[in-house]
Amino acid sequence: MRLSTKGRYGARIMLDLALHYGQGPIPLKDIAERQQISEKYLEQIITVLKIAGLVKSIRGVHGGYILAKPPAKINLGQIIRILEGSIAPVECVDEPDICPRAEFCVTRDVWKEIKRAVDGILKSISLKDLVEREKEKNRARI
Amino acid sequence: MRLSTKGRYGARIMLDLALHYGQGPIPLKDIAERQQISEKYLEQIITVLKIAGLVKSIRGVHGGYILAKPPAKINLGQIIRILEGSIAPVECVDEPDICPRAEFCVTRDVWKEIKRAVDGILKSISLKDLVEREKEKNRARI
DNA sequence: ATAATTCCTATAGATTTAGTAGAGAAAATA
DNA sequence: TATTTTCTCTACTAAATCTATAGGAATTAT
Repeated sequence: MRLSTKGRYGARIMLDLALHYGQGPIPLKDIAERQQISEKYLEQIITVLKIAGLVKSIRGVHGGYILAKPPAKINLGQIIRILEGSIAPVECVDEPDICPRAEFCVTRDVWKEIKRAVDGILKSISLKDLVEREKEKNRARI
Repeated sequence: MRLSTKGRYGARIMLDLALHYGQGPIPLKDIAERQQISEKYLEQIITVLKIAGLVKSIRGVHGGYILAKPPAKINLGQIIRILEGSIAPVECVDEPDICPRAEFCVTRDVWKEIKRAVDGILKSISLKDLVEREKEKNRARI
């Protein structure tokens, strides 16, 4: 039931961009330094987010990345789904056809409940919420 | 965020044993056939459950496995934790020391929320509950 | 021109997953 | 006691996934 580094880092990248929203493009180098993640690896992750339309890029000097929408319009569910694929704990939840017992399977019902719960939490938390939490929690450090 | 086959199969094995609770030892061969899982692989999984004290084994002819406790006293949380390790979506939830930012990290707070939710669901569902669901759902097939 | 950036493609070691294989040990039963 | 049925234990392995690293091409501001 682990999230890979893509999902984890992705969430942190997006929060970082949200914290600097309105300050123009943020170069990957800065994010990498603040988040202590290899720039090259970040690049791969943010490319996926870009293709999905959650961030925009500006090339060249003074370039970087910005959120494609205001922080309130992006939630964690979108980010995680893009980077990790479905959040269902087992494949048959989304694709019942892969298993002949899907229709009758009570364990599958449990996995569905879990998916619904996780989905609900992730959808309910926007980047704006995270920014507010961050400011509240770490007032002294910012 | 996927469960491995160990957790999935483990849940099905335990449900199978719960459905036959009170009928004496159930040989692995039978479970393997009903659940369509390789007997040899099942063996590895059930061994872990045995070491953890959730099932007992009886050797020899008419041997097999039985639940070590009544179905009402075993919940899915125990089964999954034994087979998959912690259900936390990221390691830092359980072991904050591995990450220097753990204390201030708002994304970690989200992962904690998710863990709590999943944990709650799994703990709340006992094998007895699953047996009842199975009987209700598949009355015609049993 | 130069420097700072993103963009694109390829590679690769480590770990995990999902099994397979085979011989050994215990118990029931004929 | 010989046989059969079952669990027990140890080892192996192919494939996939994870977690990056590397290098150069393209773009833009100054």
